[in-house]
Amino acid sequence: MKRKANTTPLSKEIIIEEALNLIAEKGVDTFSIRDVAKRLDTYPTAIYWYFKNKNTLLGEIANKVMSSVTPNCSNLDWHDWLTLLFQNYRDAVKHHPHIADLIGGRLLANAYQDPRLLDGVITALLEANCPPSHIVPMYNTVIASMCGFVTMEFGHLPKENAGEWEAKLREGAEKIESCEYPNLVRFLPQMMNTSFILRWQNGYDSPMDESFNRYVDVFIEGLKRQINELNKTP
Amino acid sequence: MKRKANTTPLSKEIIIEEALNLIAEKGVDTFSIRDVAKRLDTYPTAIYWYFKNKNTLLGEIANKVMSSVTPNCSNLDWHDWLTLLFQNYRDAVKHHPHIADLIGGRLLANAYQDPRLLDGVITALLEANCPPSHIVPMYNTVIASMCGFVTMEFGHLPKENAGEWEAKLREGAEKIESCEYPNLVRFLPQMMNTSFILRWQNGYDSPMDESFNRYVDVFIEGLKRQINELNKTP
DNA sequence: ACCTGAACACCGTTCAAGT
DNA sequence: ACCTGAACACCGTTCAAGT
Repeated sequence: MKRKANTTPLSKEIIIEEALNLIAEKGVDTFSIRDVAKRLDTYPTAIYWYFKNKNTLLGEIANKVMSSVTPNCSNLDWHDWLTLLFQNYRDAVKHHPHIADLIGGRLLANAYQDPRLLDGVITALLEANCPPSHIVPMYNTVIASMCGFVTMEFGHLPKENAGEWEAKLREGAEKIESCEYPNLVRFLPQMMNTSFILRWQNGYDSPMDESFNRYVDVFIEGLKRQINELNKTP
Repeated sequence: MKRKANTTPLSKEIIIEEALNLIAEKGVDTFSIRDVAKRLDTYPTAIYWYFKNKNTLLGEIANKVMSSVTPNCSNLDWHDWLTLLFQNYRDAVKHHPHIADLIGGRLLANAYQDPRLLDGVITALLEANCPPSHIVPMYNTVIASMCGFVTMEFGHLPKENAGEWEAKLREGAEKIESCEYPNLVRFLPQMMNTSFILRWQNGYDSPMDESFNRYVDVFIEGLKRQINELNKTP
């Protein structure tokens, strides 16, 4: 991974690649320009010749990760295309550890470089028979849904000793009175480490495949139904 | 807002309140323990008597914001309860500028203090006739959907001069060829600043009410349908 | 054009010391 | 118990200078 001194010149691509490595190793919180420079055997300030500041570097990293997301097969049904889009997005985040925090918040600002995503979503909605007057809110619904689950599944969990966090959650679970919250107590055992708010591992260590599939189904079904409704009452 | 020196003692509550003020003013990126100490006329290290580090402070801030989210009226239909939950969540984020980045990623780790949210969601799902064997994935679907749209709507946009960003987006929009992306070009005008990826203002400056309502409808409809399906094929 | 090198104004956090 | 104060090991970023 390490650039041989005085052989390869720097480039945006090399910097981004090394930045992704560092984020994967240590997380986005502790990621620093100085570290990426160190790894590339150069000076922190050299990075500034390629990126005007840390934020734009992070933005281009997000773009890089997003580059594989939009499906380019056009022989798909609209709902298969959307399902594949959602899965591609999840895979992209999954294959770049600790990247989730960045994407959910910054995609909206930086993925514009690729019109294929926007055009693909709109085309899918039109094929689904969405009335043109409702394309914009529906488009927003799709983008938000694409990011929502994945941002949480792979999002930041406290990285202090995982065992400590597990203990804290289990202890909290014990304290819940079954007379006060009978429904919660009934499902608590099977929710431990499999449900949001009750997990001590995130999606990288303990994937939520079944939940994600359910989520996608709910979304696609809701989209169909809602478009049906919209066509009934113009 | 400023604590009078040597009159009020410090407390968790006071620190959290001032931290929320600072985040609202300057954003979560530049929020620092040293700044909140300065505002409270005390030393940075005094904060560490109340919070073991910056991350736990941020966690408790997130908890504070979440404290108003779970509806406590129990005379609601399950879908009205869920709709209200979604709206409460959006309102909470909306009323605490720049807090969105924090919540989406950290709620999952810190909201556990309040079993009412978990119990409420499970109870709503049971009332909706969700089969017990599918409660966990459905619960995850609900939580992810609650956070998804709002995290993006109020999420971080580049804070460099907004005008500059607008210009950049408009320029990019001009370049899109209508022969290559006819559907996108058709809707582009109405999408500018109203759609994810094509906005230069976030939800605080330009709310996405219509899209959010559509999103909630899609989700609730999808939930109904999916539960129907699950009950057909056990 | 591309990188070096020093410098500035910040950080979070630890630790010892005060009251 | 609660706060002061100094110190440490970091940051991002600017600017002038080198090649």
